Amino acid sequence: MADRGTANARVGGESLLFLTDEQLRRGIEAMFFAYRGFTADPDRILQNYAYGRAHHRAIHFINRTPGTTVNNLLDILGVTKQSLNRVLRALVEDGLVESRVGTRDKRERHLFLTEAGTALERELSDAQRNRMRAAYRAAGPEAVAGFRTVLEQMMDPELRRHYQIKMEHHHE
Amino acid sequence: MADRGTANARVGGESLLFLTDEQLRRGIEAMFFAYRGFTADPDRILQNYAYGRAHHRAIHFINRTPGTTVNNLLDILGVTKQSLNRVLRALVEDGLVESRVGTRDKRERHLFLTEAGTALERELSDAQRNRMRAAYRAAGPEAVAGFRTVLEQMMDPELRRHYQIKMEHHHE
DNA sequence: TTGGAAAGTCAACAAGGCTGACATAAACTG
DNA sequence: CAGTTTATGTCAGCCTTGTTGACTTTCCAA
Repeated sequence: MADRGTANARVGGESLLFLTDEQLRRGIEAMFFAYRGFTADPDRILQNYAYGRAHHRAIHFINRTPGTTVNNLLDILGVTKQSLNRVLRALVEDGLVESRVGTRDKRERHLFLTEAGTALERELSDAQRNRMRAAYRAAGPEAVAGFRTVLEQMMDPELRRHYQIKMEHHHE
Repeated sequence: MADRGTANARVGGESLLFLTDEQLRRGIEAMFFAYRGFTADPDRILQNYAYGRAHHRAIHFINRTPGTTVNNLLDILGVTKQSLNRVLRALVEDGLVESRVGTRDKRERHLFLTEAGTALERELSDAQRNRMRAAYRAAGPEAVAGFRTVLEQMMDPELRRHYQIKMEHHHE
């Protein structure tokens, strides 16, 4: 039978993966082109606000974990504090993010989206989710499970813990 | 039954996907963190050569399609010719890429990796393939098929054609 | 022979990374 | 309490990699 993208043969009921360089190269390019698509819609929106991907990332993770500290955000994003600070300063000045002094530890700043910040987050994530939803629908549930499994394996183990936050809060 | 990351229930044999915002958000973050892992190894290597990701991308696609023209590369990479030219100039000056005037159309430049260029390409793609291979192995063949399917759906249709080059050159 | 495509170049600029140095306030520690 | 560490912010300067705009050279094709 024809190879439909993944070299995958069953020999005596056992599934084998032929991980040829060509197969792996195609996976690499899939990541490259898909990531372009993944960021394309938000990038277009951000241009209207004179923001970039760095702002999007900050907004995303502040929205996901309201009240997160600067240090926590630094850890997730993996950039220097100078770089993040430039972004946060703009967002605070523009009234999209609020920075509150910590109550327990007054050195810390806890970050929250304002109403305007939440609105932009909505606009950005709606666009990104629409593409993701369309891809999921077209690919089907089993493909989605595989997609997530492979991506999780591709992460640095150290970064994986950020991803695994809130893994267990579903009905059963 | 427990939700194992993908909301996926079978109702009368029909598989339904519950594409909640939370599910989609997890997919989005999976892409974000996985792409970081995906580029981490090459990025480390490139530092030793004072090159960046832009050089890596050029090297990758010249290696994939030896003799490709500058225009074709521009189309694939989606950057301006000024931006690409800066990268190509460095690679040519450093003896990693050879630029040959076209025979049929002498305005065109056909790009090839030199021996040194091939060596660096090897080093970079070995690192990237190793990570991809490990992820594939850990996830299993069915996950890999799903991974590729979803990524393909996530690409801009216009970019998908670059990915689909050489889709059909396997034994059957 | 002339228009336009392909390629290259120069200049200027911006986003978003980086390092290094330094400041401040708060918390912790001996 | 004194000294140290931690969390944050800030200034200055650098690099890569993207951008736009203007211009030239080469050369194919109508």
